[in-house]
Amino acid sequence: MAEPTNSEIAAALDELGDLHELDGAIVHRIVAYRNAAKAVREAPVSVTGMARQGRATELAGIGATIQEKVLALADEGAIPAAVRLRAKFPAGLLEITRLPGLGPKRARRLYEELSIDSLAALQTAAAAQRIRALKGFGPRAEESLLAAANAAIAARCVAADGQDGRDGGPGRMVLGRALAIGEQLVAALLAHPASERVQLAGSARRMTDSVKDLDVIATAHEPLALARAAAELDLVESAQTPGEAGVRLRTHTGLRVDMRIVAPDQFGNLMQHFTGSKEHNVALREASVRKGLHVSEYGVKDDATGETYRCAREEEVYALLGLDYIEPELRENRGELTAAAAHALPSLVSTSDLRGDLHCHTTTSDGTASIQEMAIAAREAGYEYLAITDHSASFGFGDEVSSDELRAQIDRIHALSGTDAVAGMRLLAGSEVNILPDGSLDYADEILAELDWVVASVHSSFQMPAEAMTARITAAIANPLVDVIGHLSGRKIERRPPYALHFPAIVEAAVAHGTMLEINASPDRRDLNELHARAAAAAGVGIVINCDAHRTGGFEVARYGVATARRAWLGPDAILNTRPWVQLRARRPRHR
DNA sequence: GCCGTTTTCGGCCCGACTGTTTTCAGTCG
Repeated sequence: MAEPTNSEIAAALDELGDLHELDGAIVHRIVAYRNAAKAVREAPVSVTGMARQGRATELAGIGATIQEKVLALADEGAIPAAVRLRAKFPAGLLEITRLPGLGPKRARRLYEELSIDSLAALQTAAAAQRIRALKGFGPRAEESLLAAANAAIAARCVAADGQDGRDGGPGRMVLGRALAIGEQLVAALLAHPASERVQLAGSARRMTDSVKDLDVIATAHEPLALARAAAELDLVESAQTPGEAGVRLRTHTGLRVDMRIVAPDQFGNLMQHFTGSKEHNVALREASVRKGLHVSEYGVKDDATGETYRCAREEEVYALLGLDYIEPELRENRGELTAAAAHALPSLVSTSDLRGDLHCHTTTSDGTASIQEMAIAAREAGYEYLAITDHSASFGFGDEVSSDELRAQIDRIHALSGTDAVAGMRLLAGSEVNILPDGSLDYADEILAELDWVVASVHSSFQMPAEAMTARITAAIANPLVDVIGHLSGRKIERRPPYALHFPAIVEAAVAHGTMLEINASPDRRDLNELHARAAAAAGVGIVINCDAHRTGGFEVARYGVATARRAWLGPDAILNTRPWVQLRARRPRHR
């Protein structure tokens, strides 16, 4: 049997947490399993491998007990405790527990007292009004449980039809779309005379891949007037009753917005609280309690003085706790608190550090603009150099570029490079070459050798097993004419999962051959993801951030690639296209 | 079940909301 992957171990630990929750274990034990699952899911190396060396306990949240359970999963195919608990509770019970408003305690009582062990059984019991007779339940609870059960069953039918239920869960919006709405909202509110400060908080501020909703924090000299104005904005579909403390909105795109208005001297506290993440805040508060400080959205209470300190600025919150300011992108409880206490936080890359872009398309393949137009757009976006990397000979969408066409394209690019026609922009003749299923590329080495820049990407046969896909990509990495692998995992956020791949083997090959890995900045991709980018850079792989622009406006997405790099803890040194082209050129694998 | 500037036991974030209850447990973010 193959060794369990990190995501398989994480799923097993999450399940064990769920089962212990049903079994009535104390909440801290359940939280411990959830924390361990997160640690495993985010670990950059094989946790099974670590456990075999007795080193899984080096991961925060994993102790000797869970390490043993990982080994049991690897050696026996199951965790004994999970097998025992699965036999104790019907499978449908977990589904009931996940209904909104119903936790493990009340779900278990429904099971024990009314034998409710499935959504269908819950529907029947609620319809027959048997639930309201239970102590602690009433007609209102019965009503809302019936509605929740109906909704869950309807959602299940929709998912079965393939209309919804994609990975990432229902109702999440890709950050690019959400930020477009959120930034418009913030600008409109800032323009209103009643407002003072207005800022996005929440996961949008942390620049996560996708968001569930938007959090907006404001101060105002007339709070009620601002809340009312928010409810009246064109992009708002419906609003709850505006109040002094804010208003809840729903936009026409279905995105929920929670707008809070706060006193100026608590703006920092509220921003800190609502920026999250939950994991960051929990860890921050636990560490603070040990110093006698209690952090909430209202202030920092000091046990020693009994006083609650309010902070107008977020920086003050962190300073009170003895921490350096932590950039929002780092607030995921991935080591940032320890680093902030030790004054060892990384200095993160920013959009203005990028000097060039190394992946874009023109009308020669599937782009909408000419070489010249793309060059000028890139210059206006602040770049010094741009690689033109149209698709290759077997793209498959009718935009194939034959070897002869590519030669002509190389001449065109070199003729334009550095001229006034492209505002002095340095243009690099490149290609985005397909990695075919057997690992070969769809241009001959002779022509690849003529190119200034070669991106190699997978665009077909996504369903290969992990071993074959890994061999396919490592074969491309081993070709010294390949400079960088484009959008390594092939994922489309909220639409298509990554294909199966052994990431550590990719990193190993990239280190061995000096091949770079791309963070594709398209907000739908952000591929490498932040965890892979962090692990790859730590192993010494050169990272480049590319826009994959298909039109002149396509360079605006650089911020999403930079955000992924920042969430990966990367500074300008780790990102090779922050360097001048002459330095980057010397770093190409063919020069090793 | 994890963990340690209260260190191998005894803790383990904070507050709001809901529905049910006369003071709170459960759930959620």
